[in-house]
Amino acid sequence: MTRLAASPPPTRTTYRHGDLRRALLEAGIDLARHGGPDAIVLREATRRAGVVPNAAYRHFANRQDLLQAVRAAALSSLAMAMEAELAALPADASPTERARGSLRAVGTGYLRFALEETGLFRTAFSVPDDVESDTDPAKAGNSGMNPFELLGAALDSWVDAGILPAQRRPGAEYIAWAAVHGLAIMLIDGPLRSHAREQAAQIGPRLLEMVEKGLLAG
Amino acid sequence: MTRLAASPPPTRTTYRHGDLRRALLEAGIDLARHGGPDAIVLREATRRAGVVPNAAYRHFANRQDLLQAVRAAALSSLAMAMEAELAALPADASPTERARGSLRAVGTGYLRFALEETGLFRTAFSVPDDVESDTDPAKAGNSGMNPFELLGAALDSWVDAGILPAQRRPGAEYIAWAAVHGLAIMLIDGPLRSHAREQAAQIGPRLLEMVEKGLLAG
DNA sequence: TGTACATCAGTGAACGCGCGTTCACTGATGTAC
DNA sequence: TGTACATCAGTGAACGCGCGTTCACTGATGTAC
Repeated sequence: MTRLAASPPPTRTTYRHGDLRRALLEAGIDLARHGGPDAIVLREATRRAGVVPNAAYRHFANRQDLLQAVRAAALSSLAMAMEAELAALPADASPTERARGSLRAVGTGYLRFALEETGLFRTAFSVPDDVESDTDPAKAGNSGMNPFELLGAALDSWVDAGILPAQRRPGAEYIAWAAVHGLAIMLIDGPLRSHAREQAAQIGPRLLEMVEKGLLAG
Repeated sequence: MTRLAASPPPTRTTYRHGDLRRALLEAGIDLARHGGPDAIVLREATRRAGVVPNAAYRHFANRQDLLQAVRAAALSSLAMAMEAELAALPADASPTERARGSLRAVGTGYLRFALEETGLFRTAFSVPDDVESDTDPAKAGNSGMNPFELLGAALDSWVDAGILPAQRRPGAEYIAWAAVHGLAIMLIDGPLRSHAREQAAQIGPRLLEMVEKGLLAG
């Protein structure tokens, strides 16, 4: 009785599974969602897919390979969370308002994703890698941009709107990212975790305000 | 040949070890220093102490117990890194300058510790717990304050110096902590890790400047 | 339209790994008388 | 000062765990002729 009641008993009439790669990936995503990167266990993924453990090796080189695929999906989801906030911005805004709103939207989406999809959030950042130079579409949202690129685009719009001097643009993403990422960690692992939602509502905007001011001020 | 050449061959003439608890703790700290929390392996600690694996259970309830002890030591070291920066502040400064300097010192010490003692830094934050209400002296520096309390004291001095309105004081530590913690993560795990030292030198002050401005601005 | 065969997805059985932890023990120490 | 005994630090041997991964296999599919 190790299998959770939640996972449906795998029944299959055909010898071939049909779409095992996708089934394993989705099992992996589900595991990560509930337990973070360490919960991505090859054998459990195959169990959920109703297949023998080593069958996974037809579709993934090894566990690490599956983890990377799940991670890509997590980054893509994060990008979509950001895009959802961006889409909710008022259409009839001045370029300046739009620029400021887009940065806030990116930050808000990031925090929201960290709170609502903590396991996937952890998975996305479980392994160091260079998101900046990574053009893998599996890590992108609907816009074709990955989370880092969405942040970059928001900051570019600040320069275009004339509210961020071009010479202060380089490195700005790391400042903004660091602040928001740090808060995300505080909220899910740190001292704010016990009342994360309320705290996020209070402190999130205050931190984003700080970032805006910090960028604006010469 | 699993033992590393670095660890000295354990020789002992007496049946009793003499100070096994300390030896295990120090082995644990050393393991954490080089490999983070996951590197704290009970059996390896006993090997380094020249003792049979289960001997550890005379001094620690279980692995988790050893980990917590190492973690306390890591927090204490972090506090001391902050205190070292605080001690280096010029003595002949105005209260305002002192206040601003102390917050910067706390942040600088934090970042320096993350870069120089990455394994211990990771260990310190590997487990969620409430540093705020934790008065365990094992987690404090020479001042008797733990890292969180040192940050709080710096912010209190802002209020005392009249540069931070008292009503903006609550929650300020989370803003400041989040920003600096996020940068620390960027530097050791994130996109800045490949040139962490130079990046820290460039971006660290800029981020601390942002925090100061964010707190100051009404 | 039917048959031969290459392809490859999934199977069955088994490994080794190294750990944390438990049990019953033995050896040294220090205290009471 | 010497002896008996309680205390407890360290020993020896063993478990089970559940995983990732490898090997040689079998069953189904689809393509060439």
